[in-house]
Amino acid sequence: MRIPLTGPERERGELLGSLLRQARGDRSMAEVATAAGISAETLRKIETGRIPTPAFFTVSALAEALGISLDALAAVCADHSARHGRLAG
Amino acid sequence: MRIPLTGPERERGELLGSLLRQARGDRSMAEVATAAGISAETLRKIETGRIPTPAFFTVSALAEALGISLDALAAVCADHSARHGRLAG
DNA sequence: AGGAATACCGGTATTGTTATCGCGGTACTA
DNA sequence: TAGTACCGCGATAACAATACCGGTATTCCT
Repeated sequence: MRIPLTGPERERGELLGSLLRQARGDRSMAEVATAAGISAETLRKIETGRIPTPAFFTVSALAEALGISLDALAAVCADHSARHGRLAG
Repeated sequence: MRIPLTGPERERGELLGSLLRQARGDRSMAEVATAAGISAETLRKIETGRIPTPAFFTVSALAEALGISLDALAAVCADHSARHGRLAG
């Protein structure tokens, strides 16, 4: 009943992951994951794009732990989506 | 392997839904849902809190369609979480 | 050199949840 | 009667988040 994710949607997930990865800098995965209240394995999956559409509150907690803006994050991903044929996302 | 959502987590989802509902104002569910690229049924479930932890890109598309800030949205929900015993979320 | 600790990666497995569609019901309006 | 808008419940494939396993590379200590 649910449409599987398309290629661009998975690419968008990889982009989101790379942005979070970049924001983490030199900090360890375990440190950031603990600060965000999630497991290190989940953080790794998100950063590598293996979780293409993570939950809102998960990304929110990560953004707060990393000190970055959710709007800026979404803007970059929306721009990517716009360049690949989606209206919003 | 996955822990079911707690009471406060579901309350946080209801809060998020009420904020989106408030931002929609007089516009119809169908109109906003179409603008965000999701189905009206999904929007209704999110607004009523029956989807306590929606996907990041779903909320992102809704925030853009409604003209509201994701950071402001997350801040209100994080404040709620803080008042009910969670570190972040 | 040998051993231990940290940090990241890839894959697999599992349970809970999302997002969708469908049906019927209510209220308001023309 | 017809149309619009919202609601509640049921059903289902796809996905999220977690845990566990082994593997690789680096660092540190003996």
